[in-house]
Amino acid sequence: MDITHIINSLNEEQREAVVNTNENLLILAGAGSGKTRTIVHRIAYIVITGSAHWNQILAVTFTNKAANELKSRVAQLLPNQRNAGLWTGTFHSICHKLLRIHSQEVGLDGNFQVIDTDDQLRIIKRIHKERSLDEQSWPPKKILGYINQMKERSLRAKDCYDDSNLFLRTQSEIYEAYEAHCIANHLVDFTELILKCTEMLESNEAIRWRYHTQFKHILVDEFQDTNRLQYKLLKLLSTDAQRIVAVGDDDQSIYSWRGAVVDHMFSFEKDFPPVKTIRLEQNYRSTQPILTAANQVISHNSKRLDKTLWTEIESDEKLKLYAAYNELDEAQFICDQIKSLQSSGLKLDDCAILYRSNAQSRVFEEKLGQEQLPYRVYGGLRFFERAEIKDIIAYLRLIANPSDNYAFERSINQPPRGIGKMTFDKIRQEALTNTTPLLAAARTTQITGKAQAALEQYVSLVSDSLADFGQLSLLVEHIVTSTKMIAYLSTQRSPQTESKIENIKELINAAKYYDKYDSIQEALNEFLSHAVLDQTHESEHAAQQVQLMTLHAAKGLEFPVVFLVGLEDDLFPHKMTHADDMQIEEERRLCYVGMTRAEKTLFLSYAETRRLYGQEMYQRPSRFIRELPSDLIDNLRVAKTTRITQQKTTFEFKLGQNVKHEKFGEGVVLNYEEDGDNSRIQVRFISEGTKWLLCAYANLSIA
DNA sequence: TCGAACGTTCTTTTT
DNA sequence: GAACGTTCGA
Repeated sequence: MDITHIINSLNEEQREAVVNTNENLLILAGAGSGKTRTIVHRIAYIVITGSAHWNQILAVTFTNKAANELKSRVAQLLPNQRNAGLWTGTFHSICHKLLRIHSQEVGLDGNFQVIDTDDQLRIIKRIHKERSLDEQSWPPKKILGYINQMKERSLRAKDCYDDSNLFLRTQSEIYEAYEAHCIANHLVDFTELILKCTEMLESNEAIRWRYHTQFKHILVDEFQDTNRLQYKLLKLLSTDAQRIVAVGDDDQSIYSWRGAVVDHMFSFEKDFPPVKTIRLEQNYRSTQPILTAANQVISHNSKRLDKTLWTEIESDEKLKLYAAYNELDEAQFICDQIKSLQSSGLKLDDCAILYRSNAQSRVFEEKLGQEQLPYRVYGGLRFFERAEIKDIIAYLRLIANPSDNYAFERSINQPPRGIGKMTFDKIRQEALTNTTPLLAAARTTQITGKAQAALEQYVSLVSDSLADFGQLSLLVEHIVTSTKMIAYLSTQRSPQTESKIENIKELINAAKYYDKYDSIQEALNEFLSHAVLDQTHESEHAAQQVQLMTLHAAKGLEFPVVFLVGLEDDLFPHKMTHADDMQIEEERRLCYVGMTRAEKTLFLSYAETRRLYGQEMYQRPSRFIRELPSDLIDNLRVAKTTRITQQKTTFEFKLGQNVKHEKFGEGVVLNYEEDGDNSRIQVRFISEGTKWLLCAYANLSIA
């Protein structure tokens, strides 16, 4: 047995993390310290030394994409092994797998379907309608947040009933109704997948024992982003006989808004003894200046585990900071830089543009398009979240699970086939009196006139026997043709029509990957859960494309050249986070994540003015810019200052400058008009509103 | 029953 | 500015 190729290329700490199977390990892995590599090598080491078989290893990753990468890298390392048995995936997909296996034991319908946040909201809005609750007083999104939070704390509706006031009582009653809806429609939301699994393992000793004996090794990546329910699941799955490895970096914890609890990195030692802590502090990715700057920024955070990243990669290339006039100038600047880098031999896919929020991608997409630079946007409205795709998915969901009233509601008149509110209300009444699902009610409801034929056709379409098709892609194609979906879209003369049709063709294509299943029922269920759980839908991507994504989506990736854009207060850090120090620290970690994606070159940019919510806004540079070490920064353009002569003094300002006026108090400079002695300056005062002032008499001073 | 036109509200990140 | 919901006329 030759293990040299598995351990030779590792540094001392990495090697210990790979070969130590005597203790549980907490690996504090800094950015670019070879974290994934260590996990991959450890799995290979476990298998090749005979410590466990593939199916006795459980490796939890943060995204499904990471899981796929893990698998293929292990395969590269051990080319002659079949690693199909390896359990990898997100907490959600692993729990989904467990629930499919044990659906009977947990009382779930075998064809239960997974729903996303959007579907959850629909259910809550439906409940609002049933109870005539207005969405102002009980905002669906808030209620949804409450329900998810309760579930993450393992609290069922019955544990939450609270009638201390009207709001709390209504909220807990909606939770109860929501639970009932999910059960009746055989629907399972994201958190429910995990909650159900923890309940199953808690209450069913036989199942618990089965997995305790099966899994000899558990590895958890991105451990800093586990929430309390996921942590509980880990505790339930683990025993003294196993080895569990948690890998994480507290400085890269950027999901607390989703319930992630960094403190799990502190409690791990207590809950999973005996624990050996290993620090991976050598960074193999970034140059010294980039790393020093990133370290400097993150050092402004108060609550950190002690860890110092270092690198051997010397460079005299400083970080570059660009102050753009506005968001268009920012995009133009980046295009120019990319072009010049390209002409010196850089590949487009080595460049990444990273931004705080998805909406920011638009300007870059437009500019890159104009400049004929190919690009690819990751995330955003993801493939399976697009309306036209969800419409077809609704048909599929209803076929898989005839109890799904939400799928029925979405598909019955999409595309419009003459079944309106009247008909739908009749069906719902019928369903209510007979306590059957809507689809069953649609078969028995008496309908007359035009709607009758349309309804019959619809019902027969979604009642078609699955077996008739044999292959999933044929079924999808059948739905598309018999609903005349494409013809309908073509009549809509919206600019997105073409891409919608493309998407539908792509969906049929995606279904083809499931044609190999023996049973179409199984293929359908797998396809549908893939559509919800695994948003990494890789449409074939040409290599040479600039990469665009949010900072969150960039976690775990690296690029030779990174553009970190929109570094403006209110945008990044986002204005929703300003009031709360903890949240500002999370924004700072996000900034740290962004900076440490860069290998060689890091551009930072901000715009002095920006169109936001349809309005021109004057922006202040982000506080993170002030936290950078100035000796490592090249200023490519300093904000343009203008000098005006007032009665007594000369006054120098830039747009967005905070100023003070003797009478009107403090304000901010919005605009300036050059016109000799009549030059004017526009200022928005805090208490007096916006005013134009003659420069000569303005008598402003810097606030 | 349908779609155009209007008004309203909300704008963070994702499994 | 966009996405959503509502209203109104055909």
